[in-house]
Amino acid sequence: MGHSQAEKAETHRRIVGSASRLLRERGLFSLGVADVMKQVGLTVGGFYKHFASREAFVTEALSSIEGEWDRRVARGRDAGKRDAQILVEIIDGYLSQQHRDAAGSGCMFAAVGGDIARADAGTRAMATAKLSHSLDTLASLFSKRAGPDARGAAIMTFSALLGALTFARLVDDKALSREILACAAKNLKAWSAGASRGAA
Amino acid sequence: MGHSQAEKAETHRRIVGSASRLLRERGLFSLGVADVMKQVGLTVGGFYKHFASREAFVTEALSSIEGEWDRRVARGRDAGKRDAQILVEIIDGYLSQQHRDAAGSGCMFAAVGGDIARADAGTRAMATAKLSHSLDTLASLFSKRAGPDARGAAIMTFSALLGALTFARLVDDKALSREILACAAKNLKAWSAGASRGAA
DNA sequence: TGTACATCAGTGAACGCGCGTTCACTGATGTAC
DNA sequence: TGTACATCAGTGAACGCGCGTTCACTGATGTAC
Repeated sequence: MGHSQAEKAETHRRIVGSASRLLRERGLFSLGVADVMKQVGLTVGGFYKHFASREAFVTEALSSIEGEWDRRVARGRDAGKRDAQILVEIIDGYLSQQHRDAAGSGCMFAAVGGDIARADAGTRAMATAKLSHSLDTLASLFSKRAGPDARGAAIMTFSALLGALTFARLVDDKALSREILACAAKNLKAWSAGASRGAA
Repeated sequence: MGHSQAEKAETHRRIVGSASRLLRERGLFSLGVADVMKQVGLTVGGFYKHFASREAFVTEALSSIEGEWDRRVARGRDAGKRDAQILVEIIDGYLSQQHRDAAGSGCMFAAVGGDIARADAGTRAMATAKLSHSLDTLASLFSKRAGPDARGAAIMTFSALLGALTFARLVDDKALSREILACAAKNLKAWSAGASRGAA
């Protein structure tokens, strides 16, 4: 088996990409190093040619996850959509059954938010920065009308999104799960329309 | 060391009580059987005189956790408080720094909600029933005015509570953590006042 | 262009360790007479 | 009331197992001449 810098970098990317899904599916503490390597067709030993430790690997894998809101906002604005409309699409996407059933490719806070609170300092710092950025993005959708309260509106919105998705995922009952997603989406959209009009 | 039915039951209660805290602090998958027994001054071997397996133990320990909302609502009404006022107190209590810093004695959904989604069928079923009950309790606080939308309001409220507390716990930055709690509480109280007036 | 050597990504067995679970044992208690 | 026996909560060592990590090894590639 040969190797070049480019090949190693490509392997590294494959490991991180695959692992970022597995971590979101199984949680931060239930995913083994051997599983990660097997998933990309490699064996355990090679792991430490890429990462100093399992902890460092977890931090890197999570930090490689890009939120999709930035792109969504940029595209929406390019397409001439109003911020309120973009927000509605974000809410509907986040509280969709697809997102609920695909934790591996979804929001990292919903998938492993609880685990991050118990993770090492590096991981928590990285997650804090990512959360701040997500809140800024969300706040920008409120800023035109809600003004100085845009940040509060962003916090409220993301909290409700995360909580509803968490409940929808943990519940054993498909009907209840759908009800949670639908009720939260409906109330959140109504609220955010009010908030962006300055009613809050 | 002697034993009677009463003594065994008392020991059982001590194990379950202590474990319910440890599970909420460390998560469902990072707490060892030996830790649980050590915490109440016993040794590993005795564990299986009380539980058929670790899984069964987790289900029982979580199911022993009583939500505090029922008592809070009952006491509030006895004291002549209005439902809207009781709701405000629930929100402030849930989003307090004390609750954030005491996961072991707080809401099980905030502490291990993500883990429950990955737990065995028995645990998920138990958690689903507990969540339904909590939503009913919360909905009763909206029912006087929001009428048929009381359940939706309860879902929205609990989602925002859970999400905000999850964010406040994972974040690495004390100021941001306080901001999340304060903003979520403020917006949620304003919203629920509107919702219970029928505005939503 | 061709040859000899160094590099190092990836291999797979081995390491110590802690886990969930089992089991022969103990001794204080409850019960039978 | 007193004695002999059965019960069984709790003990602590042992079990197999999978974990994170290490390491001597491999062989295809990059490099020097």
